[in-house]
Amino acid sequence: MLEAREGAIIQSVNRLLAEKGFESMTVDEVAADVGIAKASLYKHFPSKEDLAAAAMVSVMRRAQAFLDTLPAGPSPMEQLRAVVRWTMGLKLAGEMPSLPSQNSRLRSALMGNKAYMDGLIDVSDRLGAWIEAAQAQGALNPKLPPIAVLYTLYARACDPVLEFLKMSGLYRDEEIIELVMTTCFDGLKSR
Amino acid sequence: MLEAREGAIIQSVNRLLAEKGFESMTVDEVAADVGIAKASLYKHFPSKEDLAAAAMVSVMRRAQAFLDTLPAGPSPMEQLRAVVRWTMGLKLAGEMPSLPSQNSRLRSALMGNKAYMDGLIDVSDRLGAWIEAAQAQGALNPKLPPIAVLYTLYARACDPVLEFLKMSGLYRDEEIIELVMTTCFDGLKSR
DNA sequence: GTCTATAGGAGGATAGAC
DNA sequence: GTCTATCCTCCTATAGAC
Repeated sequence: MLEAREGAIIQSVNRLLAEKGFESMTVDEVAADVGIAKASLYKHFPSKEDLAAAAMVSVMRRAQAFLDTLPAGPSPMEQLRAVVRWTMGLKLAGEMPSLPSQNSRLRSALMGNKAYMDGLIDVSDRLGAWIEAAQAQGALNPKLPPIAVLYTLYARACDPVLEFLKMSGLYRDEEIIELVMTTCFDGLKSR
Repeated sequence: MLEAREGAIIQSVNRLLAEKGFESMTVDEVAADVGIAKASLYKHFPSKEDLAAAAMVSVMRRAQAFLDTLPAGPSPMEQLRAVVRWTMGLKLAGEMPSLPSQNSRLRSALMGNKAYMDGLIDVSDRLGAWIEAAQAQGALNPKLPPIAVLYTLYARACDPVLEFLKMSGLYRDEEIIELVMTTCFDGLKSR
């Protein structure tokens, strides 16, 4: 019962964060969207930052669940590609919260959230292992530092190219994903 | 005299926008940074949105000036690469204002600013011509729609990978630029 | 055009009854 | 735990004197 309510809250926060961003999202909006009073919201989450952190924890759990479904096959490169596809699909579906990297209050809340940090480290470790394996196989450019590759993959979750192409109205979501998959893995140059 | 003052204002706005983003930047900060009263600021620019727009116009003019310096040589691909390098250098130097794409008041202010829109169209046209030329030469992947390439280039101006790599403290600015140049043009895959 | 002072309002957070 | 009502801080914008 309490969990269901908090789930509904997180779902609203997730959608509003994806739609308007952290600073433009107001707690009043969240309360209205959930259909409860603002004061009730604050009984569940002590601050706006904690609301955002809860949304990030939720997304991180979904990511972990998705990673679990990927077969531990012989191709780490395919696994990385699958993760990027999934991430961009989430963003295009309006379910990827977008947080400002500058806001320090928010950063503190995230850093202090054990569930979030544990999830982030777990996901990063798993991706990191695949990155190194793919480089060892020669599928991924071995000259790139693994951390640069990791950040480049994470950045697909907040890539403005996705929303710009969507706004243009020229392509379907699947086409947009394939375009950005190409620029991400193959680059802009001809092969 | 008036122009010099407004130049100083724009410079402060530019830096603060790059540092804190639009929502976190306050007009009080701008006034304090310039060293004048807030009311004086509003004599020059009628709103916070207009301040941001003026900063964007300034950056757009710098971009146009940079494009002018590029030799109209036989290699449009080299010209595109030079532009991306320049853009990332500006961002790493903390001189690239970062604006939220969701804020509609701000969008309106930008769309209604003739100087900004003219600059944007001019830059887009020039880049677009180089993109098509590079594709005709076979240097740039001809299967990518030019608009997708254009957005991918523009996105380097707000790429979080740059700041993440900078925060890691592992690389110098020039190294970061070369890494992202590689992922942008060559992709993650081995060649 | 610069200042001091303040209006006006949005939004995060809380008090206190039920 | 939910509500109504309210507090209070911060921030954009303006009034009005010089």
